[in-house]
Amino acid sequence: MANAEKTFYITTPIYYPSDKLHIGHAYTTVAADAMARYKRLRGYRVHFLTGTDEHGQKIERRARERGMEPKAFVDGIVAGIRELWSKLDISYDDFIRTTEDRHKRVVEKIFARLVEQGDIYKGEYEGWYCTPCESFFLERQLVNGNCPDCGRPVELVKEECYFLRLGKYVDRLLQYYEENPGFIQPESRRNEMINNFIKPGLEDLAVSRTTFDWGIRVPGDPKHVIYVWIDALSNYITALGYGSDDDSLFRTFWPADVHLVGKEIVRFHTIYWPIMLMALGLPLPKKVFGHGWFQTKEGKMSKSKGNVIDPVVLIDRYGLDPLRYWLLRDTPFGSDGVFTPESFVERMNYDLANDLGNLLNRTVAMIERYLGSVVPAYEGHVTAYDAPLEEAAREAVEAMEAAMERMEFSVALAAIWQFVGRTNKYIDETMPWVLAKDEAKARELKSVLYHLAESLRIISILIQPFLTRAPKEMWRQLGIEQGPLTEWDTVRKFGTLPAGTKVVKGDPLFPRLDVEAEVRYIASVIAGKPSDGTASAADAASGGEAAGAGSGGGRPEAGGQAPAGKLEISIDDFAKVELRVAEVVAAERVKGADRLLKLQLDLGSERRQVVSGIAEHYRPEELVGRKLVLVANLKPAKLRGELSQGMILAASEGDRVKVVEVPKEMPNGAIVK
RNA sequence: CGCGGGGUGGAGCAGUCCGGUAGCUCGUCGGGCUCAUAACCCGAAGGCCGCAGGUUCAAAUCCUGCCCCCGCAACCA
Repeated sequence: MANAEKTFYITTPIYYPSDKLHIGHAYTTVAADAMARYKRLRGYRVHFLTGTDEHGQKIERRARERGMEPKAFVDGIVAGIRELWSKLDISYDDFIRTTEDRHKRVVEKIFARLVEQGDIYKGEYEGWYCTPCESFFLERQLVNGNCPDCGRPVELVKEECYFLRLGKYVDRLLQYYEENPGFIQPESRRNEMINNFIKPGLEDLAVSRTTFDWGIRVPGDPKHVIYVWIDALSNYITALGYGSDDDSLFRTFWPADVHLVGKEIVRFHTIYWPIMLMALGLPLPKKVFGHGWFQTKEGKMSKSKGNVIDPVVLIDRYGLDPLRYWLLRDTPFGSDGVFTPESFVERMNYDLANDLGNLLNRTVAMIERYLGSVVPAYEGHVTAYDAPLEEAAREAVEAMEAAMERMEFSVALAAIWQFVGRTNKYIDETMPWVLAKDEAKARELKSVLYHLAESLRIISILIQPFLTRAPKEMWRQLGIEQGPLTEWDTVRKFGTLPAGTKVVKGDPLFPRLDVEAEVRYIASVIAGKPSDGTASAADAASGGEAAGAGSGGGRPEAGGQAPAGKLEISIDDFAKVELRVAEVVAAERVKGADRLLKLQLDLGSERRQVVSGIAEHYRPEELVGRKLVLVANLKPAKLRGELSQGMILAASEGDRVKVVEVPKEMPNGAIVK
């Protein structure tokens, strides 16, 4: 029976297609891809699922803003996402969109069934509603009892709403945690879930909305739309055909081996999703792995900080492998990481160019020079260094495999690179160039060069989950083809490479970069400045693997005008903003707020109070007397209970913030334009 | 007492669950080699393992208290 086949089902979250994806999305997906590739190499039948979560109010709004239908809007974005995955060599087996029929039909069924069973019930959602903002708020979100967005009064409204009953399953859930210690990874997150969310008591989950339309309607009650959780989480089984006419994939692959998620959604995958599955009488996933986030040195990536890393920029300039390598090598999977241009460029130089690329280069060069490019026969342990090298290979394989089972990608890569280093050392130990001068040493020379080529063959196989381009180039230079000689199991059979193989000298695997120039380049790209395109390293970088791909470095963004970031606006748009000179007459800290200062401003004809988030940069007294620029017609808001009638302009870069000042001779209230 | 993570040679980290030689990468200094992408290899210097107590023959590791940093959340209009 085919059932004896080993299977492996891995998923990424389905991404929300309202914004451009950044390096964080690439991270999750590349990690899942590495795992999927690894399992395939190990002979598993793998199903690797990714996709997009396309419903919801935010998408609906974005689409409307552009005068588009939501579906048309997401179609465009999804096309971009698929393009990104193809650029990253993501080997997904299926891409699910929650707007597809195969998904919607089954979600309806699931919902209906849960209603029928009494796991979902219709109740009333009680909340504070702000009519102008069309938003609900929790009691604690209110500011002085008013809308936190606009400061206007809110009303207590009851809205009809469906709820998923959670209480019934909590004990079973905790029991599952206990019986499956590996279920939540890393382990620290398990305690977080239990202490933060389960112990304080789970409130039933609201699973429908009546305030927007863009979603799957509740069967038989069309004024309700199914709200995110049941819709989105179900993708992991609807994509397998659960509840459809053909559920063979479901029977083959469920339960999932791993749901890979960012740490922010661990909660949904380890509490709500298991409960949904229990209610459906289905087995729970074996593992949910919550990985960390990348930050830059300026802190968390955010559009407002202008420090979002676009993976495409890095791929276009350096090729794909360095990015995949950096993502999985530099940061232990599960921890938060920091992206710095230095670490990216240095990893590429040291690990990829110097250690691996150079090892291939010097090996092929020697075989060409000393043996006329022909790989000799394996004769076992000829020199005293042969056995230790083979032993190192075994250790690397073992360590790498063990690390992969735990999804410790950085550890797996470190293990491989330890062997790369060991092989470089072997060259120094055996000194082939000395052996080559003495005909009596011919046998030793052959053995040494054989060991080098064979080590490289093994390395080329081990790196396949991570690097998608380099292995092929290594095979080309080593003169072997993908097939029996690149099977995983041969990494344990030192001596597999056949005699007579002809090596072919090629370009360096990875170019060595000018660290300073490239760091400057990356920094400028992050800051959103267009590439200056001057650095000659761009050409160097397009050597190696990128040459095959045919895409040069530094591709200009389509259109090429307008410094990346905001959309162009017309003068009329700008005229909507009323800017005025305002003198600070008093300033004090806002109690209980670390970052807020309350400023009393003189606008000539009137007084204003503004709350500004600059307490970490200015002491109250040093602001008094200064003339600042106020956005005077901004919708008032309450911050920490204090009324704020406008906004102060300030320049910021990284941690530095400086308010914009106007020379003293300008009268208070003067227009700024 | 909101939740969580962390403080280990100059930098970034591992080791902490299961006490017993403090390890890795980079940097610095010195040496080797010339096959190779000025790459590679070896050696050295450099650590009161945040602080203070405690347990123990023995503590980076276990216990107690404290200090500091960073995320998240509550306040960046």
